[in-house]
Amino acid sequence: MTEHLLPIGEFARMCRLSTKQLRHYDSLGLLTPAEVDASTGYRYYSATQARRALAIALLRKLDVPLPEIAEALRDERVLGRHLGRVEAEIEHRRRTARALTRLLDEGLLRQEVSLVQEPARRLVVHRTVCALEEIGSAVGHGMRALADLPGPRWGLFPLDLDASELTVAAGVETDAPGGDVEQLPAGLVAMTTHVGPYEDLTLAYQGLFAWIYERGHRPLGPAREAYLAGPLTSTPEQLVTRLIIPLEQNHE
Amino acid sequence: MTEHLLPIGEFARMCRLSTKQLRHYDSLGLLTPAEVDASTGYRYYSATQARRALAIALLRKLDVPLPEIAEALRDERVLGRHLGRVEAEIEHRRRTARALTRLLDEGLLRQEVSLVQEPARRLVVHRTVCALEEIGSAVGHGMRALADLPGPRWGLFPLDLDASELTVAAGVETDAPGGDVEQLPAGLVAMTTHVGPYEDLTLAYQGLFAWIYERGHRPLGPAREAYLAGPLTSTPEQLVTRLIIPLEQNHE
DNA sequence: CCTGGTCCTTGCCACAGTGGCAAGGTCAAA
DNA sequence: TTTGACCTTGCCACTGTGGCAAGGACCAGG
Repeated sequence: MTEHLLPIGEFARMCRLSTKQLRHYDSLGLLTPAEVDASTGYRYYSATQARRALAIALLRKLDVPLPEIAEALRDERVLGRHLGRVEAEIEHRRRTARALTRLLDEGLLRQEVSLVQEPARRLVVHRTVCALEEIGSAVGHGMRALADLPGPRWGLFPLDLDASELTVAAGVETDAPGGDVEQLPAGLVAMTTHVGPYEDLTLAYQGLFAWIYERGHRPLGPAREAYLAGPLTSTPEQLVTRLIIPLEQNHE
Repeated sequence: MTEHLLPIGEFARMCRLSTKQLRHYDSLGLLTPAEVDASTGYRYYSATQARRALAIALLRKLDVPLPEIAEALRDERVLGRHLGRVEAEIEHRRRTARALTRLLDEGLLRQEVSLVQEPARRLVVHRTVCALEEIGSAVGHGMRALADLPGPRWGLFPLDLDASELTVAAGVETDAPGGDVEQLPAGLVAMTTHVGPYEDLTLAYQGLFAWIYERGHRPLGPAREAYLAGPLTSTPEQLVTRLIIPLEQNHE
């Protein structure tokens, strides 16, 4: 029995793929036609190739990249990798949607910012080195380590968050003299107050930086956060955080 | 006071954008340097442009396309459109993650399929025209309209789900003779049974089509679903649905 | 003034996957 | 044979960014 062979258009309609896609998959070696007429170049597909084609179509609908589809057709377990990516993307979109909602509500970089002289402060600190995503839990962990000290809570963060390792600090302000404390220098700072979840802090920071740079100021040293209403006393929507960026003094 | 102008590199570091990006935004007219040296072509940015640049950087982080950023800088409300898209994407990824999880669990297109002779059936049907996304609720609505009739529940669906308007039918099988009923013709069908939420039905259908096509059969007429365990009696994970595709008889 | 290092310029290629379009050859039914 | 549907290859386009190249500009030190 001679295999029933189908020209590309018919095979494409069967698998709900476009002829362009089939040709593309052929050129990648992902799905080679059962037969190619040597003189005309016409591609002919066997019906038994429908399974492979439909599997490809399905995986493409799930946004699996073509090279990974090739792997997955050999070993389906590699789809786990893609699943991880998709879940990470969901989280990213979720944050994006949050931020957009807030932007629509509050306007684009419209925080009120004030330029004030900060006094020097003395902090008992707990430092952690972590990656960007772990900042929240790193500070939380530091705060728990300092839980029995009285006084206002602070956080210290590097200005450059692009580094792979960030040194963040949780601190408690103290009046007690001497001892193993960190000095926050006095000086000119830009300051804004953020109400809402920590997730939205990047928006507030971006507005703060816009305010600073557009006036020709230059940020300096670590950013400071004062937790005026922290997670122990408030729901995420009620958190109040003061963001403080020290500025260079030689303002022209 | 002469405006303090910054060369592109310095401005780029300020805004955490690459010089390539700034040049690109310039060429799009999205962010034009305050001054361009006519002889050298050097771009110089004013500090006051930092706000706009940081707004662009922020919106890009939120995956807003550049043309839409241009609009949004004029009227922030257009971000609502993007928010809608992001939420739709979240939903899409969520489905994708579900399907991948199931694939990893059950294997790729591995449903058991059987080729059987179906008897003719007589159905009282309720038809609805709807879009692809509304199929679930359309059938649910049809079933509620037929709620007081006894007998097995069926659904009828066009094979081509790409159309913008789909005619779907909810039906109840009946013994009673005569009346306003739909005849399901007897004949050869391919059949598989799916256990789990309706969301995963597309996977089962894809496997069913793979089985059909790879054996040289051709699907015919509307697909039928028999709801062996429906949402009234079962949790989503326990739903049992039989998928039936009638086949053309002239099988070579 | 020269030199070297850093900065800036323009411009092309690449990515991933698909659609669109064009010029031309093939197939099958009438 | 004609006609119309189908097939071929190939190029451009999309989006936004990075990389690389060749070449000019700027600045500080000698």
